[in-house]
Amino acid sequence: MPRLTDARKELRRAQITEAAVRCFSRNGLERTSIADITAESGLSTGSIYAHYRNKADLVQASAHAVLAKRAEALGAYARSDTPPDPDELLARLIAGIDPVEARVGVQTWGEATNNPAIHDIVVATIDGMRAMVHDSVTAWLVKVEHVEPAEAAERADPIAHRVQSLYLAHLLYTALQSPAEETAS
Amino acid sequence: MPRLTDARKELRRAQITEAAVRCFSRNGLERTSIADITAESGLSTGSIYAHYRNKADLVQASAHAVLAKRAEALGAYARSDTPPDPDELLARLIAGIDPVEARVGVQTWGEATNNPAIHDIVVATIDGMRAMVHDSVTAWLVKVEHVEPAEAAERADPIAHRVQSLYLAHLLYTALQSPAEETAS
DNA sequence: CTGCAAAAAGAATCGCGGTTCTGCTTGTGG
DNA sequence: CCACAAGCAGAACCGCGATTCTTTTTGCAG
Repeated sequence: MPRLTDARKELRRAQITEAAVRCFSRNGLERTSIADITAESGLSTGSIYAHYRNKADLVQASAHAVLAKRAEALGAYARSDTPPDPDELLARLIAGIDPVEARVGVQTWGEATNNPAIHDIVVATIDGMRAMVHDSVTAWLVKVEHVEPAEAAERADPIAHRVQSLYLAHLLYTALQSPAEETAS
Repeated sequence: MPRLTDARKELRRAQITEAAVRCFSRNGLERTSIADITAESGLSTGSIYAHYRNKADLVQASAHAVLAKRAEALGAYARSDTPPDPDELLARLIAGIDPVEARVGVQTWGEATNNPAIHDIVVATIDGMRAMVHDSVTAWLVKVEHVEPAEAAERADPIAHRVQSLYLAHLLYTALQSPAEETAS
């Protein structure tokens, strides 16, 4: 089968989504044309369509990449031996925010309000994140505060909700700062 | 000057933005065509362009309308004689959320990340809202908790921030529920 | 009432941007 | 090394949607 080896193919796909994310960050999901991504990635129209069925597909892949990356970083805390307390957890989450991704993230929220595919990705990511925050808080209650596991899971609920909400709001604040740097010619 | 009386003109403009908001809510800012708004409002292309320079202008006006309405409702609490405590304030804010407006609101966040005009509107609204929440919380500290005014303003800071963040997060959650009802044929 | 400029309707225009198509080029498995 | 399918480049196509133009209607001042 004389086609690209799987690894190389993944690389190309990543190259494209990364360029796409940069474009989306400055121009928005809808206002970036395929031509923009072509220019940013150094590839050509045909090449992009060889890797993604259409623009919607590419947007979806990019959104997934951004959100997954963000959620994954969080997972580490939940599994830590010495879980951070809620304030510390929030501080770390906030410290890990990247402005470019924040902008695209917020854009996906808007898109999720009427694009079913994106909606599912966003909801799944947020739910997953909540679960991980919950785990992290529960672990903290048990390991550091020495609360009974059964009670801890319950008490973690409102705390996790607060941490998640404050984090999301901060993501929004971040996205609204930094006035979308221009394209470097 | 034989043209529409000011009151009537305002009415038309409102009729248009209201139709636009409904369209935006279901189809998104960019995916809504002028034709959609034409259909929803019962007016015609020419009529819309008689009231708004272009689509960007209309989007801006609609965004402003939605956000202003939301912020204004909040003002009442800040001026109340018996200010609600923070939890109660948050509960009332959340209770006042309208799903249609929530969707458009979240869409404006995404838009604000790369549309300067919308960005300014959103930031101004959020800042204004924060100020009002702050006032409301300060009033509560002073009038109900009997804290010294000077100290109250300071202590209100983090509380206001939390209330605002939890509110914004809830707006997002609301926008992500309710799967964007279809157009009634 | 009357006239007239503005407003409304709806057709026509025009460009942009997603997708497709046509050949070259290149990587891969044998 | 070879051969050939897949990749890739870039031109061409095509439709949709914002804006504009033309014509008809309408509200307001006198």
